[in-house]
Amino acid sequence: MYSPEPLKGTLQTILLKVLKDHGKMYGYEITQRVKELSEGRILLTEGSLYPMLHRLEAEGMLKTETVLMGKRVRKYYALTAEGRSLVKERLNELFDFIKTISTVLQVKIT
Amino acid sequence: MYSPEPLKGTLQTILLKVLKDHGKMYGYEITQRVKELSEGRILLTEGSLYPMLHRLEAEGMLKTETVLMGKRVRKYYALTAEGRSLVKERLNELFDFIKTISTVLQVKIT
DNA sequence: TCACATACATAACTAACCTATGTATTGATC
DNA sequence: GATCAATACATAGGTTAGTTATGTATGTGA
Repeated sequence: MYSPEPLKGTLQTILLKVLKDHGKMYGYEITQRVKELSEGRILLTEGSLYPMLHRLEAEGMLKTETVLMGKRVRKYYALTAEGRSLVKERLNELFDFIKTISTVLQVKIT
Repeated sequence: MYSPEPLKGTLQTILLKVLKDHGKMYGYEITQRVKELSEGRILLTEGSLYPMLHRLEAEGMLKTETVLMGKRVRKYYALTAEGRSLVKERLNELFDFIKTISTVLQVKIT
């Protein structure tokens, strides 16, 4: 993803949230959706996307389903029950962060 | 500093902004001010604070003045002209980040 | 046929930040 | 007058997130 420092650390939250909103999705589809939602400002790189998906799966937050499209493999990811509660947690954390940082920096949020 | 992931990457912005608002300050004073402003939620550690101050000084964003308080050394940091323009840049970046992430996650900011 | 988009994946590197450690002074409590 | 906490600086070493670079392979439009 692109680099304004604070964006680092939000990757997991972003993935969980788009999966929550759009149901099962495959990796490439996620990159496109995020690009669209952010109007081209957030470009997920494979090097961060796939390791994070694998990690979330290993931790039981995501479940996968592999589908063959012609000869091409597609791996769909969806939230598990645990994953659904993690989304809420991550979103709350991010919301807290935005409130705290806005206070400290006295930035007006419009 | 403490760890809700997104806070990582905001250290430089925080330092620059408190120095902009409060004029010359020394390291320990900064940790206390930030703790106060954040109501105890952001606790800067020396291990991140001092290297960042040194770095900003080396880059010409901060100038220093060492003062002896009795037998104890105090090193005051203040923004240079370059530093002042960097604050604006960093604050704009952070503001953009908050806007972008809010859109993508469809979080309502109050 | 050649380039670009789709689709997965991982190894190696970078950079930020934290933990741990070190030195030393000051002030409060026992 | 000893001991602990707070004040005040600093850096070495480790962790981890994310990037860059690379690899494999299919589908599609010029």
